[in-house]
Amino acid sequence: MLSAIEENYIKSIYKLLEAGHRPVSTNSLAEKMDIKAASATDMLKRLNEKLLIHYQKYQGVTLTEKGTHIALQIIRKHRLWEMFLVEKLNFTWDEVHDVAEQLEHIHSEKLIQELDRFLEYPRFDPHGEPIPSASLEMQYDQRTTLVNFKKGDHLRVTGVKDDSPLYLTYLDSIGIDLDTKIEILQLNEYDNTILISTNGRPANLISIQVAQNLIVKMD
Amino acid sequence: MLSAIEENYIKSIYKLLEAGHRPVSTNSLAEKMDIKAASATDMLKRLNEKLLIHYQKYQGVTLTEKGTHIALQIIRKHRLWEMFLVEKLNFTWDEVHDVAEQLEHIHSEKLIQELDRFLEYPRFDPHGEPIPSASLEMQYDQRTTLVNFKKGDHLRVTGVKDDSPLYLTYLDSIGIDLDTKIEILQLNEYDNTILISTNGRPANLISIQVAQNLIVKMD
DNA sequence: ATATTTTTTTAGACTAACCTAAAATAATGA
DNA sequence: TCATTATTTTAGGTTAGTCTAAAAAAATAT
Repeated sequence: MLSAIEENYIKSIYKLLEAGHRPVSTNSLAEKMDIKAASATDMLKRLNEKLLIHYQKYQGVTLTEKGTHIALQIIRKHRLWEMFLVEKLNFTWDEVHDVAEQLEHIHSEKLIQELDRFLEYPRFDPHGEPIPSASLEMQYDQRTTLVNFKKGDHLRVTGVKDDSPLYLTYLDSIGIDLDTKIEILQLNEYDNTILISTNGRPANLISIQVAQNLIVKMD
Repeated sequence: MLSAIEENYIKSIYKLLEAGHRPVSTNSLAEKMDIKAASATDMLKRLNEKLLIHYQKYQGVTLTEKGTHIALQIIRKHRLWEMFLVEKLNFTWDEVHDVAEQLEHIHSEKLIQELDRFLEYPRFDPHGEPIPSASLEMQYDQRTTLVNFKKGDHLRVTGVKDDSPLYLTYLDSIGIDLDTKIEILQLNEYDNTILISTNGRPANLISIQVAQNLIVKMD
């Protein structure tokens, strides 16, 4: 079983990855957690041993599948508790966070299962953030950007998360526009690049940074 | 703010005092907490520094007023959470303890206040144990002395509130000592005297003043 | 009253999670 | 390319909470 501190590292790494840092640097992690980089390095070595993260010195960090699963469960617990505090205990939105930060580390399967039922299976927390589901399979709900799909999936572009001219110009240069059809030809685990074809045209290799900002749906 | 571990020491000391160990020995504390006596000694020194316990080497330990207050707050939280788990989350009596042991260490005044309201101010937990009130002190005194029990109750002496020689000599003269069994035979509304039997021996009539200083527990 | 046993404390060591300072590596830029 | 700067890691130290083994104190028994 993980300590609350280890869980917080996993959660912070997840949030930084989600925000586009890929991989997460030791410094950004240390800054987010308000600790020194040397302390982060220590912990990263240990989490790597436990197979929760991919870490090589000087190369930054990403989460393993197991690590991602744990991160999502912690966020699930956090958001369910926030829901409970606001809906049942008269907390206001700005009051919930500190308490939920403590409650998210309580270990009990049954507790969360029953809390979910008690709250009538909410899908969003009081701030409107989606509540990850208990099982990984149902996580499809969250799958909105290109990075969340797998080899062979046929998708269609429905929007972008970054609307800077730089990004849009780049998309245009590789033939991606709103409504463009995309097929995932290959996922490269090594550098997280993705090989795609657009509207049936020749293959294009895109980086994780580009993929993360491309909102798509199953086609 | 105390760590969960420090809180557990305080709680264990309180429970041992309540069960009649006065003062609590290092060994009994270590045994209850499933740690070695040397570890307990270390912690006792620290809690003594923090003015939560009275401790002198080789002399055992009792709680200060502050320590007692903290112990009761932890027990209050524990029992309120147990109530919540059983009443709202379909936990059975035997399932609640481990989870409540974790929840009792969450720090938030508002959380407990609101949980209490949400549960409609319960006075006993699912096992029938009294839930200490938020505005302590009185709770400790009132729930545990002889005057708060009713006809037919079987009790056992766990301590006294007045340790003057006068009082102790009197108790001795009517056959009351630590660990003496007491049964309440009759409560006289007229003059508040109480008819009791001690260790099954012939009846004794005691005054309200005597009863108020006799700390007992259900037997 | 003294010897034996039990209890408690001290001394020294370990782990997790942090720190600072210095060294190693990577990134930047002239 | 090479020097400078920024990032990351290593080395060594700290605190909380635990441990074992040995010493000290208290309790018990002869």
